[in-house]
Amino acid sequence: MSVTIYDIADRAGVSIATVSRVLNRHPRVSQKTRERVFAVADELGYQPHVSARSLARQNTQLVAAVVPMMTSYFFMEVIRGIQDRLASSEYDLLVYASRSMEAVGDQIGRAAQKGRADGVLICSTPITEAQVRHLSAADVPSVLVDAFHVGLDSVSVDNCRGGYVATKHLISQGYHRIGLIMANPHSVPARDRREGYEAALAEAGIDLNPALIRASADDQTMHGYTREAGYVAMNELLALPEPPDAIFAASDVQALGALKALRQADLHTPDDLAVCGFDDIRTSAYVGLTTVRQPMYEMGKLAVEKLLRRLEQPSLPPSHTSFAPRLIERETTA
Amino acid sequence: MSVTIYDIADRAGVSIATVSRVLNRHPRVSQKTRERVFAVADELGYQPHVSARSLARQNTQLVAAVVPMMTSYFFMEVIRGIQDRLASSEYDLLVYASRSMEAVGDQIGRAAQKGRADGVLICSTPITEAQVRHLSAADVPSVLVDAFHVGLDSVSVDNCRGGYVATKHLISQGYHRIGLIMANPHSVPARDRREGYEAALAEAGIDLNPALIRASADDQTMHGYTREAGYVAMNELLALPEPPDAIFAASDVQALGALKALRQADLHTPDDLAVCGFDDIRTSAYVGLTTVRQPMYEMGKLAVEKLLRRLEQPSLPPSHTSFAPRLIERETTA
DNA sequence: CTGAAAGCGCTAACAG
DNA sequence: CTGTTAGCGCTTTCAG
Repeated sequence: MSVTIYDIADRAGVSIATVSRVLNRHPRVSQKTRERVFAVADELGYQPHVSARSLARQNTQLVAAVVPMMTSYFFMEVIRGIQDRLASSEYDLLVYASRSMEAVGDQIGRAAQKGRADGVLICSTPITEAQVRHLSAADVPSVLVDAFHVGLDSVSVDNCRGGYVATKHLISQGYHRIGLIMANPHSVPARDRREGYEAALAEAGIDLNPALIRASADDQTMHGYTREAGYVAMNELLALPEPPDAIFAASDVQALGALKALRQADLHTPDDLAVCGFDDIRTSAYVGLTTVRQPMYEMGKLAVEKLLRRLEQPSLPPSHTSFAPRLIERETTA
Repeated sequence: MSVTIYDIADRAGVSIATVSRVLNRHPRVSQKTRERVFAVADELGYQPHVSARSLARQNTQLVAAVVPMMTSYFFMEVIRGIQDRLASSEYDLLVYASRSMEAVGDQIGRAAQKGRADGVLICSTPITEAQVRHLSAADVPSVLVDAFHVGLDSVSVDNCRGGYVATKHLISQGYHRIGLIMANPHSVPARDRREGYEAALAEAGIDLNPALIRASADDQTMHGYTREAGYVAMNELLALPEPPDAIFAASDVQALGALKALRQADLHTPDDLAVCGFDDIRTSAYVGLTTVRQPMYEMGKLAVEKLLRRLEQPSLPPSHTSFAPRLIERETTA
């Protein structure tokens, strides 16, 4: 069919072993044969066959990333970080994105199949014990992003602290009736952010008012991190006999939805009501939304870093990194 | 090391050929042995080794997508379409994203390496003849997205028509001094949009005024499709002795930048100046930007469709699909 | 420094 | 219906 090392060997009058050595920059080859082999190789337009090499070497030069949907800015940025770090390595990237949070399990299975990838990055998925067992059985190194498990490397952001910082900021600006637009309570990050919110309130001696907390409708695909969910929640809050004077939303997209509701009600930020989001997506800067930034790009980058390290030293104990979120003050809370 | 078909064969008292047949659902196997093999297989937790299978079958079940940077909404959507269509096939996705438009060539090379992927999707890259030869030499089917070459399958949007529609809309709303915020002239889509712009002007009997056309600074990475470029261009246009009364921007991000410049100049759309973009990214709906929508998701989907078809019938003549862009009227041109 | 030969794990004739 | 056997293309001992 197409040109193989046999063809090169023939043509160069050496054995395939020698060709292989030359191609792999093995030191113990005479300058002379090395040159001839290389010459013949690119005269013939030789390309190594990746699968064959994988089989013989017992490694694919592939890293798989599993994310629930490509749709969101968060995952985009994480993947960008992954991609950038991978670019300066010898690995290529396999992306497993599902349509729903539920299909993620299957994707992990595929990504971790034997001979598929050398390592797996798993993003924003509360991983089950069964899956962890599966991963270690398949013996494929993996690191968690935006999730946690004692037995695996992980990188995430301190969501609890993020919720705390956001809420505390609102309090320090003089707001007292601070509403919370939650995401789906199944989302661990969302729960953590809520915890921070409650902690800040408690610290300031403000009683928790359950009426001011709105959990997003239980949608299966985005875990409530949608503009619509934020819009609906804000309207509910506005309909209260005593509406909040400020809002902490579990994500920027939800905050954007809330902002829309406010605009329609002809209410203005920050005078009528302050709003603080979470993430710092691109549109946030554009509309001047105060928010808590999580370093998504860096998280992706570090995840790869950890994976690469583990590929080198498989027996390293698992390490967990948590980034500190940063408050970005803009007009909606000025 | 880990369990192979040999282990299953041993344990089930059959040959590896039979195991292989069972696993591949070959019809001519007795019900009985089939069951035993399956039983043993999952008792042992067997997983086929992907590389081995690839080598033997001479196919990878992988499709590679090459895009210049993950950063933009356009590519995100295209990839989402690709991903969704692939989900209902037996293929997994390899993503090659570069940091710059320039590195794309290398990525194509990697993606098209022998034994790497069964097919390649190439996005938004003016492919060179050398690359086309390389692809056909490597004998890997490929389809172009948002680009064109006679010899390859392709799917794109009718950019010229898009520019025409946008400009004509502006004219029909009564605007006469219509400025154009171009992207990098190296970008073929940008040039086509400009062509449409000129055609609409000509048709309406409006003289082309070069002073009203601003090409984006020659940045290497985004081809001028940036908010900053739009911002700068708008300010230049505003500084003209006779500024335009409407703007057609080659992309929504640029239009967003232009909008920012207008806001700072305390000018309002559409009264002081109308703005029309191109793409229909998410933020556009949010800020009420009139724009020309291109069906990115569908383009990705169709590209996969074509690739899959060609994988079945390699000798099919190349086909080119061009989607009609759609004008989305919103507040900036009302 | 170089060659022969034995795999890597699976598929696919070809016999039987 | 099932087993034997020869690869797929490359890597890697082990001799020499």
